[in-house]
Amino acid sequence: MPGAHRGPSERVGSGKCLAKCMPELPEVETIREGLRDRLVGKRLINVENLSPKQLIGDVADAVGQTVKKIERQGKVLILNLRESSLLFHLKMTGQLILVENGEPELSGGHPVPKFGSEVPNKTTRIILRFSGQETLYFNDLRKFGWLKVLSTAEVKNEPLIKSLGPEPLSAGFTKPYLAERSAKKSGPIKGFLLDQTIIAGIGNIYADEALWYARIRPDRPAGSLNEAEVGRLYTATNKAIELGIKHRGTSFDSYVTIEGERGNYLHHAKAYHQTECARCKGPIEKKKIAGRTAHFCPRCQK
DNA sequence: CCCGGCGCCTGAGGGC
DNA sequence: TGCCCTCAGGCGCCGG
Repeated sequence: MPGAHRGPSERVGSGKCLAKCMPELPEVETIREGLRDRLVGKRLINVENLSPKQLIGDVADAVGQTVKKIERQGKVLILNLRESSLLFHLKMTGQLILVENGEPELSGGHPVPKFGSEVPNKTTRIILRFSGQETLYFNDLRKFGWLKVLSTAEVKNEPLIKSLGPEPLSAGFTKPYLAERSAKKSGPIKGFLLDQTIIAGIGNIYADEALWYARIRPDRPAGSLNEAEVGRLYTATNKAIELGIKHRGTSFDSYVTIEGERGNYLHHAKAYHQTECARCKGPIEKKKIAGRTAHFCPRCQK
C-alpha cells in the first residue's frame, strides 16, 4: 500500500448512497489488519473527544502508552496498549480512518469540513494521535458507536465481551454446537444468527447471505431446522464470513477501510440488497424479521 | 428464561 | 421550496 494512506479519505462518500450498513466481523477484521500494520509500536500521544457520550472511561489513563497488539472479538476492535485497552464498537455508521500527518488541532476553531469530503469532518467524534504522525479518526454519523477505555485485565469481564459466543471459522463453532443451540428455539433463524451470544460477529448482511447459501428461509423457527439444514447453515455461515474477509468487507455506504476505501464484498452479495436471485433468477423478497429487513429468495429458500 | 418491541441518533428520500 | 413522515439497524433495556 505504498502511498495509498498518505492523503485524507477523499474517496469516502464519493458514491451514491444505497443504504446504511454496519461493520460486521469481516469489516472489523479488515480494519484490524490495517491498523495493526501501522499502529503496533506507536505511542498514544493525545485524545481529542468531540462527542462526550461516546467515550466511556478515562482515556487519560491510556495516554502515553505504546500499542502492543490489536485484536478483535466479534465486532469489537481492541487496541491493547501497555496496560490499558481501547475497545471500539462501530455499530451502524462508525468508521476508523488512519491518516499520516493529520490535522494537528481541531479545537482551534477552523471550520469543520462537510461529511464525506475528508477527515476530520462533521461526523468526526474522537481523534487519537499517535507517535510517528499517525492520526486515527473515529467518525460516526449516528453516534451509536463507542470507545471504551479499560485496563487490559478488565477486558475479559466487560459484559458484552464476556457474553460473546464463538465466531464463525473458529474451533468453538461446530455443527453440533449450532444444532444444540438452535434446538427448542421458537424465534426466527435470522434472529438466531444475529444473536451475538450465540455466534459472534454476524450482522444483517452476512445473516442474509448465510441463509441464502444454506437455502433456508429467514423466518423459519430456529428449532424447526433438521440435521441436514443445520449442516448447510454451518457451512454457509463460514462461507459467507470467509468471502467477506477475502473481499475486505462490504462495499456499502459508510463502511470504509482505514484508508477510506470501500470494500468490494457487495459486488459478490447473493441476497442482501439484491433484486434478483443469483441462483434461480426469481425476485428477491424483502421482509421485516426480528426487527430488521431480511432479503431472501422465496423460491430457493425453504 | 425467552421473545418482541422500543429508544438511541442522523440524514436521505418520498409525498404533498 | 419546505415540511413531515418513514426508513436504516446493533444493542441495552423493559415488559409480558
